[in-house]
Formats: sequence, structure tokens, C-alpha cells
Amino acid sequence: MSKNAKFDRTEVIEKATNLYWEKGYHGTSMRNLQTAIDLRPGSIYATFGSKDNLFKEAIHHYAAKTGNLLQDCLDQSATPLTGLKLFIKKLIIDNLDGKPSCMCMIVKSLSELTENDNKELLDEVKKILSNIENRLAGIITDAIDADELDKSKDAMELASYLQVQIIGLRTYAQLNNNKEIVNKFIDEIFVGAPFH
Amino acid sequence: MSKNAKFDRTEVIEKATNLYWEKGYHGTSMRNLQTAIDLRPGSIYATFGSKDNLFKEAIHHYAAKTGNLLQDCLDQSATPLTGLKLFIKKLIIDNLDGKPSCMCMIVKSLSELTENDNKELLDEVKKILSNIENRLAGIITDAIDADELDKSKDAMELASYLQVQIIGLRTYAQLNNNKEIVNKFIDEIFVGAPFH
DNA sequence: TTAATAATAGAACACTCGTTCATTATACAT
DNA sequence: ATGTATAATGAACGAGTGTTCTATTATTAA
Repeated sequence: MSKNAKFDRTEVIEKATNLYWEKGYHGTSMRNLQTAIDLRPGSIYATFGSKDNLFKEAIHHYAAKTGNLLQDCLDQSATPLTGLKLFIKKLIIDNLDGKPSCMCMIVKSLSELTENDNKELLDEVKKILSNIENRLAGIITDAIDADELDKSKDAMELASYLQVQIIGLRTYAQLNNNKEIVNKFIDEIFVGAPFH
Repeated sequence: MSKNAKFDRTEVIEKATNLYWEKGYHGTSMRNLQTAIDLRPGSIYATFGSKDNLFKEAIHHYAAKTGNLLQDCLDQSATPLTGLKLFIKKLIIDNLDGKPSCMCMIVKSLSELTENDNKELLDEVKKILSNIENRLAGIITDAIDADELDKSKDAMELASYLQVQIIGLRTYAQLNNNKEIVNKFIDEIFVGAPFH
């Protein structure tokens, strides 16, 4: 063809991400990917090297997108905690009926990858989840500094708590997409035991 | 060989369950299963029919075992809620370092199966999770009747809440097996927003 | 206009997948 | 002791896996 690839790299990653997100690492074959992103094996392997590496780029793409959503929510909210709540609502409610999945792609990956068979990818997944937890802890620290939470709170512990809630809710929403109860539970996250 | 199979059927299912639990449906090949349960293809297919059907038997075996654990916890506890708490602690703390996985096998299956590719198994998984929720609601009703919770509580809603917490905690424990914080969060389930 | 360059297409590779089946081995009934 | 029934074996099947590689195409530089 030409000296410059005629396809848009990030567009391709976006499509690959959505397919991996829906069907999982093992459930997605290179043939599936070929048709989804409309590229032949030669191009895919020249660009991404391997199925594993494409998956790695996909989860990082997903993590970056989620990070951007979080930042957007914080920017358009008056306080750190209201920003966080908006983020969680957008994350779950907006995906309730939509593909690829209501569940977090990173959590789905944590669920299916094993130490024995996919150590490298699994480590990547754990690193991403650890980064998210640190990010949440930072926001909670901001809330403490802004007197939205009292100084006695442990930011890291609340961040862990938030992650438990988000993981639980997104998974629950996957099997019972009930907007009303999910909304209620999100509201209750911030009035419950560890927060107040 | 003989007229009666020389292997123990439930022993075989137990081994298959553990392998599926660890590696997931797609991550487990029939070759993997053959070596794990020490049976040749002919015997497996004569006994279980297909990979799908063996998986179906595995998740039901897992569900039954979990149901028995719950009943044991209730039987050896003074009240419904203390029984529930014991169950959750056993479920998570006891599996923290142990194989096959800290995560719930049914939730792992919900995570990796799709409507398009594995509709039948996915429906089975959702049915099991729905049964669990009903079971939890029943126990909460018992707690209300025993004045352990006040009459204003909605048993079904609390059951949903419990399921969110259990799913979230087990998944979180999979990536950060911190006994201390998991224990703390379990205690907080019953003092938090929806329960009191 | 031609030569060099690089991206694409898609056939093909070795391997693994889930599954089948003819064969062999064993236990019971006669 | 022999025949019958049935369970276990393991080679084999076609389809699908991730990946490689050569031929082809299109673009740029000379």
C-alpha cells in the first residue's frame, strides 16, 4: 500500500478494546479481531506483535479512557466527593443496557487470567487496579483537605472501600440491570459505615 | 472394564469444578480436564456428554457446596445475621491464599460468558445467582421475624446489597489479599447504611 | 519513468481444540 | 467355562488457534 498506514491506530485499538471487553481474552480469537477491526493478520502482527500485546494495549486504552471520565466528572463537580459520585453513576448507569459490558474490563480480566498461564498480563491488570486505587485515595485526600471529610479518615482505606463498592455494583448490574436499586446503592456508599 | 464405573462420579466432578473455577470455562481445555480428573475422552463423554454439560454440572456442584456452607454457618450461629456474617468470613478469609480462586466461581462465569456465544450456560449462571439472592432474602426475613432487624427493612433489597458486598469483597480479595481490611469491611456491612 | 520502500493481503503453518469411534479389557450371567 | 454386556482406552477427525511469510500493491524519491 503506502508508506503510512491507512488505518487509524487508536481507532483500531478502540475496536479491539470493545471486543476484548465483551468476550474476554480467551473468548476473543484473532479471527474475531480481524473481522472486528477489518485488518488482515499481516497488518495486525506488524502493528501490535501478538495477541497478548494487543490485549495489553487494549486494557491500557480502557484504563486511560476511564481515567479521563473520572477527571471530567471531577472537573464539572463542585467537590471531590460529588465528582466521585457522578463518576460512579456515569460508569454504571450509562452502561446498564449498553455493550460491550456493564462490568469493568480490568476486573473481567482479573477474573479470567491466572498466575500460571497469563502471569505477565495479570501483573499488568493488577498494576492498573492499584493505580486506580491510588487515584481514588488522592481524591479522598482532596476531600479531607477541603473539609468534605473529617481528618480522622484514612484515605487509602476509603479508596479500598470505594473499589469494593464499584466492583460489586458493576458486577451486580451485569446480571440485574435495575437502575433504581443501583442508584440507591450508589447514594448509600457515601453515607454508610466507613464514610460517616 | 466392568459394568460399574470404577471412578467416583462426584470425586470427578469435584476435580473438574476446581479446575474450571481456577482457569475459567474458556481457559480450561478438555485436555486439561483429562489430566486433572485422570479420565480418557471416551469415559468423559460417555459420562458427561460435552464440555458444556460438564461445566454445567460443575457450577451446580459449586453452588450446592456453597449452599451447604451457608447452612452450616446458620446452624452453628445464634442468630440469622451472625450466621450470615460467619458465612461471609468463611467464604473470603478461608480462601484468601488458597486455590482455586478467592473469587466466586459463579461470578467468574458471569464475567466471562456472553449472551451471543454461551447463552445456555449464562442463563444457568444467572439462575444460580438469583437463587442465592432469594436464599439471602429468606435469611433476612428470618432476622426480621426474630427482631434482629426492624420490620421496616426490605428483605429483597438487603439481599441485593449483601450480594453486592460479597461480590465486591471476594473480587477485591483476589487482587489484594489483606485479611485485616477484608475483615473490617465485613464487619461494616452490617452496621452500614441499608442495614441500620 | 523508474527504483526503492513499506504496508497490506491472505494462503499456509504447526498446533490445539472439542469430539467421535473402533478396539480392548473387565465383570457378570449362564 | 463361555458368552454377553458394558466401561475404558487412545488414536484419529475436522475445525479452529495464534502466528508467519511471500506475493502484491501503492506511495515516495530519484
